[in-house]
Amino acid sequence: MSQNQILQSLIAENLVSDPNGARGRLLKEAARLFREKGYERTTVRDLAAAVGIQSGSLFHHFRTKEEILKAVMVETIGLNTALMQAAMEAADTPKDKLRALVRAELESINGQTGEAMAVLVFEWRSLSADSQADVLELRDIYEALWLDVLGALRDQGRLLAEPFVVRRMLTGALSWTVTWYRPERGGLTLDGLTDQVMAMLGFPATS
Amino acid sequence: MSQNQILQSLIAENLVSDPNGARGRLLKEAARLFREKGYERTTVRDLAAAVGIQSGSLFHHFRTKEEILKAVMVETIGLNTALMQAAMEAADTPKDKLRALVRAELESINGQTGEAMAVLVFEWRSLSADSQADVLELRDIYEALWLDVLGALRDQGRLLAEPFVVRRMLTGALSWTVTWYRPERGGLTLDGLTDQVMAMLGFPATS
DNA sequence: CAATACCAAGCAAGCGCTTGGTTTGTAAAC
DNA sequence: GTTTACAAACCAAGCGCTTGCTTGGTATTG
Repeated sequence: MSQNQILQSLIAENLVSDPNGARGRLLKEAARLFREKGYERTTVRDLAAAVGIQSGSLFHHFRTKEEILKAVMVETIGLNTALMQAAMEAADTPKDKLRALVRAELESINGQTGEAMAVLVFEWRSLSADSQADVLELRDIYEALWLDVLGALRDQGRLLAEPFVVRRMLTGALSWTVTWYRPERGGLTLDGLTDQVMAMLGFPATS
Repeated sequence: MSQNQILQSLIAENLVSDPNGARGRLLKEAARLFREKGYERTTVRDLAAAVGIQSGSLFHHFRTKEEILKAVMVETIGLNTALMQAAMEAADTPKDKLRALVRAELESINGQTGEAMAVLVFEWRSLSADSQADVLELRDIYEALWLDVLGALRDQGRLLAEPFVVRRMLTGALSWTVTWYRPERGGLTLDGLTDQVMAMLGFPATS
């Protein structure tokens, strides 16, 4: 399944809003603004202006501003869990699976859903405690994917550190790329960056 | 020189405010609040209450709220650059120097200056563009420390990835520990965590 | 002819910051 | 050793503005 096919099926299941619909367009703009200025600095007037409506009209679609932030996060996690699963199924060995996961996460962070991923990382504290708990539950699902693969590599003796520590280090390292990695201005492609991450972990590039 | 001696000499040079003085106490509380609630969610009334003065009185010490954030960052970078330099000078081989840097950064992030370090990472966007440029200049000084050491390891053939990529990955990975690493509740000590990071990079624990 | 989507207007609360005046610490002058 | 001088530190009050959100009404759509 291609990335677009996955997206389509999630839309069909109503797990992700259609980006052409009113709700989907708003969430996309919200992700952009939240990333650019941060949640707190983004006003409901900013959000409304971005989709061309009055600020009060927002509250027809969402009850509170926080609900918008939460929706961005929930949909992003849903989409990415599906993408990770698909990426992993296409690979055979644990090493290849790890590479697939790293590449998929880098793609999520630096690709089309990048804005939403950055929001997920940097605006976490702006969620209420209740919402944090809800979102955390969803995150655990795809963290398990990583731990399985890293555990297998550890059993093979090809990973010297603890899987759960490595996963957390990778979470930080890969998320952080959003602050510096700029594929458009020359140098490192996404595959090149993936190779660098693998090399850092002691897995030389295959090509 | 011990960590405390370094701090004392920086205070003497007026590069860091005395934490017993009014300004130093405010900056310490500011770091705590900024980390806990984020810069935007922290009001000048919160800051004032934390040190037991009226909100208006803050502006006798700082011209704007942003100046407080900037001061936290500038002083933190200054202190940490000194700590890193000291840690590195005590080590001989590139590998030992890398370990010293990793350990020192983990200590900064998770120790006494941890709150300020977290602010440095997560509240970056809340600085004005001008202030960002000022702070960035200071950061470059200690980034150079890392690149030197990583470059030496690369030359030795003990590092497969590019130094500048590894440094950026480590920045993310080590910063991220602030969100999950809790030394107090059992398990991993700071040295243990340092070992894990080194192991992840392909350097088995020495002990 | 509902239901959905929106607008225009504005409210109450909270924000960063200013103001004019008072207290406190310090050190020289008597 | 009390008095005088003065700046630094602080308070009490509140200004002007922005914030998230509400309200009552009007288009639009199936």
